[in-house]
Amino acid sequence: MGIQEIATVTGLSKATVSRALRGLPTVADTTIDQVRRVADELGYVPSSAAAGLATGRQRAVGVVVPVLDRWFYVKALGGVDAELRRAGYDLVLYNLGGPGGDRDRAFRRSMLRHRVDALVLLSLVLDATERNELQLAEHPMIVIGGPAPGLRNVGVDDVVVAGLATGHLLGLGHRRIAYVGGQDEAGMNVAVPYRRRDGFVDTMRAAGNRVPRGWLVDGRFSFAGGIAAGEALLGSEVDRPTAVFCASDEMALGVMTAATRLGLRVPEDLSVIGIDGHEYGASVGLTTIEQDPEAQGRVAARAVLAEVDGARPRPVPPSPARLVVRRSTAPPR
Amino acid sequence: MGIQEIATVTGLSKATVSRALRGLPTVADTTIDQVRRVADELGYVPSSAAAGLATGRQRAVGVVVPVLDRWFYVKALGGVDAELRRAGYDLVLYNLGGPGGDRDRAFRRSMLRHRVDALVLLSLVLDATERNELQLAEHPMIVIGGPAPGLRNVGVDDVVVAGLATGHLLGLGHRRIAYVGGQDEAGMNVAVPYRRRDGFVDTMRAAGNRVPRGWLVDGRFSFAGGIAAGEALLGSEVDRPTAVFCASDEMALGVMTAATRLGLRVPEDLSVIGIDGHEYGASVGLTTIEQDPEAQGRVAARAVLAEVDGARPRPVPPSPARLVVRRSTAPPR
DNA sequence: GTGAAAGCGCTAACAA
DNA sequence: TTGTTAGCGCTTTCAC
Repeated sequence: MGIQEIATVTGLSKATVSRALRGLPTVADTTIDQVRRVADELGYVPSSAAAGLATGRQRAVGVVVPVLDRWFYVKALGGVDAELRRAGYDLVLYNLGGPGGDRDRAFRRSMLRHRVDALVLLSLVLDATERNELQLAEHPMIVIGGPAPGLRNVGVDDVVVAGLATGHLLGLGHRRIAYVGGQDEAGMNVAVPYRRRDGFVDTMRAAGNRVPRGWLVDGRFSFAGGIAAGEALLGSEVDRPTAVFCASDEMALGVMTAATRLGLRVPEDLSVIGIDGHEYGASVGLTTIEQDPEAQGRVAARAVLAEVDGARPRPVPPSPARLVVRRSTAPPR
Repeated sequence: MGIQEIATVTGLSKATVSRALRGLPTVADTTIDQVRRVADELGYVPSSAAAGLATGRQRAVGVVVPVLDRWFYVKALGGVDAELRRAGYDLVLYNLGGPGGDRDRAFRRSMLRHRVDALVLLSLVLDATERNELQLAEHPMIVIGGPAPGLRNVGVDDVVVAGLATGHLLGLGHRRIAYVGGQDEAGMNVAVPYRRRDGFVDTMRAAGNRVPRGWLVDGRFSFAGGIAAGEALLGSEVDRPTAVFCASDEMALGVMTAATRLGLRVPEDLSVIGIDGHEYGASVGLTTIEQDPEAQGRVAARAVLAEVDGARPRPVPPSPARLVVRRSTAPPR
């Protein structure tokens, strides 16, 4: 049940069958038809391993995610996938698995085995060792989200985006603004949270506001983390911020939930703004800086595929993001 | 930069190098050390294609998802992934991409190319053609969620689970209960929604309650869909249900949001119960039937890996699910 | 438009 | 414990 059987049945050579199966132009149309028919009858299944060995191309792209269950990663993954499918490429998923997964082994063991022709990294900053190891494999690489020293990068400018959000709150008249972001999660080495925090702090300072240390809170980029952060921030009546800027919508939803639970009304008692454009946010009136991770995924996939096809890597312009004002932000009382 | 170079440098044969690299017991420890060292120095990267060709094993498993951005699929995918990583297998993701993606091509073109040793299908029911095509590839297969004619299946018993939820509401004294589920989404051929609806209807009828047609609503298994369903169901003051059973937590969260927006209090004016155990639900007090898709993913992965290793496929017992009562359900007024 | 032959990089008998 | 020899199933020159 290989190409050979088809050759035998049709009386053609393996070479011609191979060409016919791929629809190469140097093959007679009648031959192509015949080969295809016989292949179907025989239930022929091509072997990508054999093809890969012969050509050196696997027609597969690896996608590396820090963890799976975050809105942004899932959306971006979907975008990469859509583009790969269009191009007839398979997608190999490398999930570093957050805290639990031993990142090292994941990197060495699988990603380097020439199983893929290119790599798309989600929000990851590689250290020197990792870069060296990946370099060995010599495939095209690109990073989605977050700056990437030495690598191409697609995504929004996080500092700018954070400034935008902060500026919106300042423009409404808020001065007492808290930030809910994240830390580098368990060695996942993600730079995004820090860049957004910097954008926030810089914008606040530039406008002449102080940023109390206690108002830079870790929300772990999750809904539950947002709730915890919100409760910490809003629990006491004294010295409560009038607005909270969250580095992701998931955390913003958590803060809104915490606020409601504490009897605060949004936006009358508290303004909340997030980043992302999460569907839930639209439904509950969350003001946000909207971005399109799916589009970013598609762009990234196209970029590496082009490079696989021999194109010279060109830098990708920053992805668009825009302020979407909804019901969760208003002037302070 | 293949195994050959290492052989040349060390003065050993390709065969020994191959064995050493894999740490086979028939190789001298000193040889293993030496080979590993030289391999490192040379920056050797193994070729999974070559190994796959030679052994017929790709050390990769395919996971087929109908769409990517649903809580259940992401969690289950994570579970499968964790187990595969443990076993040193790669995960190839086949996303049917919902309505847009042309399911046929996806099936033929990629999944059958012997790129993977086994397949895990998420919530998919295959039609005869598809089953035949996949059968060609002859790899072990298993389905997570939903019954699978002719295939092994891991997951909760959806009829039972729906009955449990419905029973909880009935037990509280509700009689006017609506159901929010889903349809077969754009040919994705997912059976779960129907099974849960059946469980609901059967339980209602058995308790002597009628189920108006208009109270079986499509919530598209999404948050937004849940909101729409909730608005349709609760919009008019006359003939409003006192409780809603949603076939997923995401929809239940939507219904709760719609209720709040319409000025109804949960649970005073409306009880809501879901299925899943979604993190957001815990935070907002949603009563639910909790299941563990990640565990289901691990079980499924283990099952197919065992089969790849020659084990006889044994049926998997139904996965556990349990009622978690929180604040969203109460007796009707 | 088609065929013959070499080889992609590894593993797996079988010998030694 | 190590080496020799065949392939695994394709693609790809180079001839015809």
